[in-house]
Amino acid sequence: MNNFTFTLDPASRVPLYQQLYAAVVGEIRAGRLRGGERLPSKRSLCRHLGVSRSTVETAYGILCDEGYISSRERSGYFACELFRTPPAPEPPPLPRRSAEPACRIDFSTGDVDTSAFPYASWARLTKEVVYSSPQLLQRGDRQGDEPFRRELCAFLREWRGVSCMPEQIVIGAGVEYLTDLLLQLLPEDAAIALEDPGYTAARRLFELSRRAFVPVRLDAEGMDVQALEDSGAAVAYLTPAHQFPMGMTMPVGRRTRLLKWASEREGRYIVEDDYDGEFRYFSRTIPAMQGLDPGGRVIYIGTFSRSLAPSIRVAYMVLPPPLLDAYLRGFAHSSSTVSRLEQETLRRFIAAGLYGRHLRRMNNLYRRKQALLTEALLRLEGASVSGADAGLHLLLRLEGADAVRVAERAAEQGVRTYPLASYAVRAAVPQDTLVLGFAGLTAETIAEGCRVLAQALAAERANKK
Amino acid sequence: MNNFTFTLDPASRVPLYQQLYAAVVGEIRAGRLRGGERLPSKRSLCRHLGVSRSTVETAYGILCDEGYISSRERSGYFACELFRTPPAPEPPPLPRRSAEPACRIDFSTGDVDTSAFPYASWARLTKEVVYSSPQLLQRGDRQGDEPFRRELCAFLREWRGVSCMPEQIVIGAGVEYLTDLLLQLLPEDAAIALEDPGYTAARRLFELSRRAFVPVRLDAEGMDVQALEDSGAAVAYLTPAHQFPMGMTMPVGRRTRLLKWASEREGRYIVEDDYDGEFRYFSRTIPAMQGLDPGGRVIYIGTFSRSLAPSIRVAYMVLPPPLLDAYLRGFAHSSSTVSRLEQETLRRFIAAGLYGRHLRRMNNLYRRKQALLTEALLRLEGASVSGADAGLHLLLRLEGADAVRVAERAAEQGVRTYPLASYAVRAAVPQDTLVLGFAGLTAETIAEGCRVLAQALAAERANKK
DNA sequence: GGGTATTTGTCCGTATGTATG
DNA sequence: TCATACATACGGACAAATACC
Repeated sequence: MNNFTFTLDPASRVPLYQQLYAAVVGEIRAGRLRGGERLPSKRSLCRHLGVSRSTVETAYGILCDEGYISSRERSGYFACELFRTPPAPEPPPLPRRSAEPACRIDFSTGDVDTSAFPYASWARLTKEVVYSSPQLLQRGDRQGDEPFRRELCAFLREWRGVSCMPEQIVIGAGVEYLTDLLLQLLPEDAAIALEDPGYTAARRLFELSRRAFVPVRLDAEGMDVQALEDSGAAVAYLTPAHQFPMGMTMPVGRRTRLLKWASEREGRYIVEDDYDGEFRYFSRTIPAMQGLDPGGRVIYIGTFSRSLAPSIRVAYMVLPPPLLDAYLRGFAHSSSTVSRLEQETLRRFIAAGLYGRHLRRMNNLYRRKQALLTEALLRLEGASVSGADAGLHLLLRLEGADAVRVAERAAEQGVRTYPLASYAVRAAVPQDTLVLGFAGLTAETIAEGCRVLAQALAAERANKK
Repeated sequence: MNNFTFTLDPASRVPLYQQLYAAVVGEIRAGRLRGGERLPSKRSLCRHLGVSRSTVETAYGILCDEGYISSRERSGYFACELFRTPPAPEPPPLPRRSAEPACRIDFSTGDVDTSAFPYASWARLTKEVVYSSPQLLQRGDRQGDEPFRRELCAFLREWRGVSCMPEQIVIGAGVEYLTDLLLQLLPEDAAIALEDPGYTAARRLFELSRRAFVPVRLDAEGMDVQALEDSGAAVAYLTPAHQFPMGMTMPVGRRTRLLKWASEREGRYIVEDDYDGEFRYFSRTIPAMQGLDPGGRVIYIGTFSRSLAPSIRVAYMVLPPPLLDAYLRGFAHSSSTVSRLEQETLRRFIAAGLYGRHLRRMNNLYRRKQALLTEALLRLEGASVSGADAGLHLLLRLEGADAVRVAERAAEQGVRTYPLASYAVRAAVPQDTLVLGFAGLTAETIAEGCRVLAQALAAERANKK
């Protein structure tokens, strides 16, 4: 029989039975108490430790429950056999995120201005929603709650010219999540055409999913239809409202040509990523491509993350009937990835007209930022601006300058900019052009950023001569 | 030159320019106005329609923006060429969800009691969080916010014996989402061993992801190690705290043997699905397998959906260093799938001790339900109950009765139960056993459900003789 | 062919009703 | 409540393109 050598500390905050439990576990796991060995009887142990029998009894009970020891009636407690696992060869150091260089001002295309977030309404609505119905705590529809989808459907019709039934909408935690889901609905062998230059994050997503994708070149109106045809792709991923990164809006003629392309063969689809579609500065927002499509070949994808706040992870996808069918057959089980409380909050937010109001407000706010930035940029030597009619970024062309070098010089001063070339895969793009997002900046940081950019440009120009 | 025949309605709520816009779009899309044809000049049209020039100007401007028409300076507006797409062959009727048969009482294993949801604290915290920091609206860490992970880490250590660093935790919108993510981190060709009988939803997930999976038989302690070894699988998906559906808790001896199995070859892993681990009725909760593992071979997965509310979509996963490495390299970009506001709400909820309190409360509540149900069931003829020490379901054995037929008879009376056999793939399981979840039921529905079950059992027994 | 009148797109100032804060 | 800003609608001024003589 094993003789325990440890003692318990009655003054400790930790209950005695837990101390005893931990001690026995330690003995067993250290190998000092082997499988099959008999433990001290409850009586002898409680005498030895100077505690009551029930303390030992509780500890032994837990040890039994967990399988460290087992009792043989009227005979004693015996340790169970454990298997030792060698510790991992070396505790590999946790990989550190690479520290980004200090960056004061970032012309990132992904940032969003949240200063005008409707705190008061949001706080009120979230609170109301918690109390509104106990049903909202229960598991909901994987597609998203029906009332929310109805509201969203009406909103999309009015604001984006999307024509659909609530049944076609799928709600999910972010565009990435929905795109991933969509990939599972599309034919497995369908190659996907991406705009080149195009959205880097989408490309990464397709890479990760081990999907075949083909970069397809653009012309002034958007994706080149002949090149698309030649690529052999079955699915085209497009940003018609405000092409990323070139910034052009696809005219209706090109839209209808692409729709015709899609309708010409079974299994062809167009993914319309309307990431920016709510923002347009010199005319009404342009209706989505989805609304032009009588053939059910367009998947429309949008999100609240850019219009409300990036941390709100709600995106939506409108499936044409054949894909909806595939979805309902294979994926309609399990739960939505979005909290129903959040869905209901958003539903009320839209229904009360607060979302429309917020969008108008953000449109004005961004229009001013865009104007400010454009004005400042046009003072640069040889500069021209394009793609600025809509969306949250624009293109700055610096006639004859090397955009990468200018960006590097600006980065040294803590101002981050993005050469157009970094978004291209195979396409030849102007080497003197930068992509500048302005949503996350203020009047001050825009001004300061442009000053630094001017210096960088001047230095680069001087150096070149 | 085209002569427009439509008129505008100045009394309408819709603005004149929009009426005009819609009319022109209609002309073009209907083909009455062909590509290249000239539109009426602004002046002649405004005279003809009896509106001001700027009205026409606004409409033409929008048509230009969208690419329906283009202007030749001081010469006129001309329609652009559109391509016609044939409408989808037939508007396929939207597939209807099959209506479930009326069900008054459901012994589902997935339900949760939300009657004790901490409405007041939750409402207060969510509201506070909205106002707490503007930073919370911005894009966050894809893994989940660091403060939240720290808090969760401490909680998991204390409550579940999970030993990890906050860096190892990944937050995601539900266990399904995280499992899917995990599959992408595991070696592509690794076959996955599933408990048989086991969790049906997990099986479906692996099927959808086109992963090779092998059902592996259980014995009284859990997954059969020899069978696992023979299966050739590299990854074992386990529910050690309360096996689903059998309900046994895996003793430490088996845990260590499985850990030894995992450590014996490079690339072997154990997925510990701790879906139920918070609930244990006759002793403390049993520490997770993850805490026993010195070798970094266990992925621990848990969720708030069962402990707080199913509609709250927050789950967590603890990655061992090698997988964390893969995650950071490939997936650390983009955003989390969980709203940061919700993460911060949960963080405060845990930090304030409210979550611990809630878990204790739910434990008591479920213990009472379990006792009620067990007591009622044991009054049935030839009944025995097992797997009831923990979790939210138990097994009811009805000596010699056909569980499927009993379930059918009960279903006719609106009481849904789940034959054990429905969870098995290849394993031979008792045909006289039902799986009963009790979390979603009340004292009344438990009583009523058992009454119906008794009738169904009696009827089945009578019929058999 | 060249001059002129007319038509045309473009740009701009303004008025009114309404939504917003 | 009131000031502001915006959407809608109106019409004048201008210069380039076109048609006509």
